Amino acid sequence: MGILHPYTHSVKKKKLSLNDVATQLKVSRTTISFVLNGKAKEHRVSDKVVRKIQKFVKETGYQPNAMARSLRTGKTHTIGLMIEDISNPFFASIARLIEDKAYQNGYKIIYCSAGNDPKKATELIQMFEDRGVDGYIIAAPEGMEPELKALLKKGRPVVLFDRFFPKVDTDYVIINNEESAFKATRYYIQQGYKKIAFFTIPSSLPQMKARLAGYRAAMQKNRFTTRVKEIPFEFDNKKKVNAIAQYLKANPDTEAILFATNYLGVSGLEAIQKVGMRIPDDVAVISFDDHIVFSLCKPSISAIAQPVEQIAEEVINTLLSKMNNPSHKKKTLEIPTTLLIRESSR
Amino acid sequence: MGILHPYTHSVKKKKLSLNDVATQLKVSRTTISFVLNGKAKEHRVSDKVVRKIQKFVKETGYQPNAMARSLRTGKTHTIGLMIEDISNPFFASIARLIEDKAYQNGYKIIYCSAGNDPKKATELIQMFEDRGVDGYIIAAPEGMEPELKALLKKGRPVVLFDRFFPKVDTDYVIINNEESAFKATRYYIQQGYKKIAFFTIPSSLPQMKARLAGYRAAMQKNRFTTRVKEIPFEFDNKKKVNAIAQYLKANPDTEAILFATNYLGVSGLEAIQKVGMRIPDDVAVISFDDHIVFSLCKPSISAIAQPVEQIAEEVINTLLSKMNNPSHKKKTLEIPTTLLIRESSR
DNA sequence: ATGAAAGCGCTAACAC
DNA sequence: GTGTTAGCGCTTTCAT
Repeated sequence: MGILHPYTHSVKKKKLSLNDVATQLKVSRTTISFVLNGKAKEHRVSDKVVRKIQKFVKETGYQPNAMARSLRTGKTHTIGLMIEDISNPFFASIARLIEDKAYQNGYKIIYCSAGNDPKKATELIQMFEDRGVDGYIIAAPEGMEPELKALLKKGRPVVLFDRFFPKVDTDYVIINNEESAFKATRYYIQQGYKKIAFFTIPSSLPQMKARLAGYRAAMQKNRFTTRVKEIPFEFDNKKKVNAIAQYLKANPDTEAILFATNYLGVSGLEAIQKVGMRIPDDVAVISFDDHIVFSLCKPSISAIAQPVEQIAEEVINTLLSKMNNPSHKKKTLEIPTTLLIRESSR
Repeated sequence: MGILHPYTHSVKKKKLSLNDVATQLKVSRTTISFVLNGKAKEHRVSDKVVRKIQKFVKETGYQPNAMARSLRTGKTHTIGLMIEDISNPFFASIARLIEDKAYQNGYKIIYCSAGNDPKKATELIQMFEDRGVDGYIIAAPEGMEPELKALLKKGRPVVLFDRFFPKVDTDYVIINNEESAFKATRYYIQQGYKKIAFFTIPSSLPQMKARLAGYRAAMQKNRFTTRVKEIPFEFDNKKKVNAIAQYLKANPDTEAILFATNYLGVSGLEAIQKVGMRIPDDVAVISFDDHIVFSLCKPSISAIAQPVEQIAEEVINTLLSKMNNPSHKKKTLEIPTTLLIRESSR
């Protein structure tokens, strides 16, 4: 009597194993392994045998079992990519670029969104560990120092981006946040604006602190009063819109706004619309991170654009070097942004 | 004399293995395995031993090696997710939702963007095979029928979404493309528009053909001349904008446009702006797939919104059932969309 | 030049 | 109830 099986309609063809190949070819597994791993020369395998093996492999489409190989070598050719939210276009583009570049180098990406939740982030790192990823690319939430340090202690190659931690000694790629915020604020001031508000999230993340610091520095240099409004990160879009709208109603004299992230900018646009202010006549707008919305809006919105391609490129190159190059030197990069002046701020 | 080692600054702590635990606890590996896999009862392991093992595991943080386990069981608790482009917000939101849901069920996602390239898609499927994913979620490019069939023949659980193939007999989740396009076109016609253009991509993908068919049906029902313009898929945004602008210049009498995808809609907005037409006075606009741009634009743009959460939910539930439920019945779902009328079409 | 054999860490059928 | 053991498929050292 047969046992019921989930896939009775289609039996799993048993995949060819190294053993099968060896039997059919009457060659030892060792030799095949050498040939397949490009060590034929090194081990002086005869050309005849090499050709025979290659022909067979090509015809049958034999592929070594990646799991067995990983178990043996400890390498998976997989990179763990942890970001805040894949549905944020900034992270999505970076992820896409990193994926492509990694793929070209024979690496696959396992990606995960950690939100702003250090607990989930920790679990994800554990997951990456379980899956034996060869390297880590991380845009970490707050409070991840201990986990990152633990990772480094275990000798894992880690590259941080978007945000770094002063106390975590590893490679990173970030932008010049403070200077970017400073320049945007200074630009406002040069245009004659005085009542410049800064919308941000309550965050101890260094990149957010740097942006705030840049804004503060520019304002204080001109002895202007700073106007900082924090919008809780966990708010959904509607709540963010309301919070921003409320501020604008309470402070109708606001002449210009600098948003610290693209999603705040997007919510901000909705809020400005909601309270009936006009851009740029009633209030000027600049947002961190460019976003397709900003260039298509009427009026178009000025933005501090991050060089996404360059960031992705540097991140993956640094990680590849770190993983494969024994003499890799720690590389910490701070890339400049571009202030794109559009219609919303003139 | 020591050998130079990539990570001399931090020796990899060797992870605890089942053997180590067994030795230290003076219990056999089998027993530990049983306890860890919830088969303690089944094999009548004594409570004393169970507690001892659990305590030890908790204290040391022992985690079974996922690779070894996978090698042995053939299960990886990983799902392969193949989409067109993770930087398209439609796919990005779906990916995020699927990721969350999978994670809650103990599954991880390996995701990959295949573009519109069947060759890359084939390679990615091979990669998924190598990595031994337990299930597949695929929004496949054109010409993937043979690979999908091969996958099914091997008994792999596959769920398609966004697009399906009539000749590929598997579960899928799509939207009612034809009806959605029909309704949008009919809406235009009811508003009194006659010269309604349809912008699409040259594609034999069923969902694109269905959208075109819906538009055609509505037009022909009213004996209106169809105006179909195909924009090559591989064009970058600038080229798309130019192609659309060119059409509009050549056909300035166009009264209304239906865009077959969100990225065409986004490029279209830029093109309309470029040729100096005003929305909705000169030309009305509706686009397939909602996009944050559409709700924030001035004027806001009408859209055929896909129920993203529902799609993601159905996709992952179907796959989980297919993977774990022997009596799973094939499930093919066609979910209705919502026509969001905004300022661009009244 | 080629092959035998020892694991990598785990699961589960089978003994005791 | 608990332990012994045979692999899963591969890489690599060592012997021939």
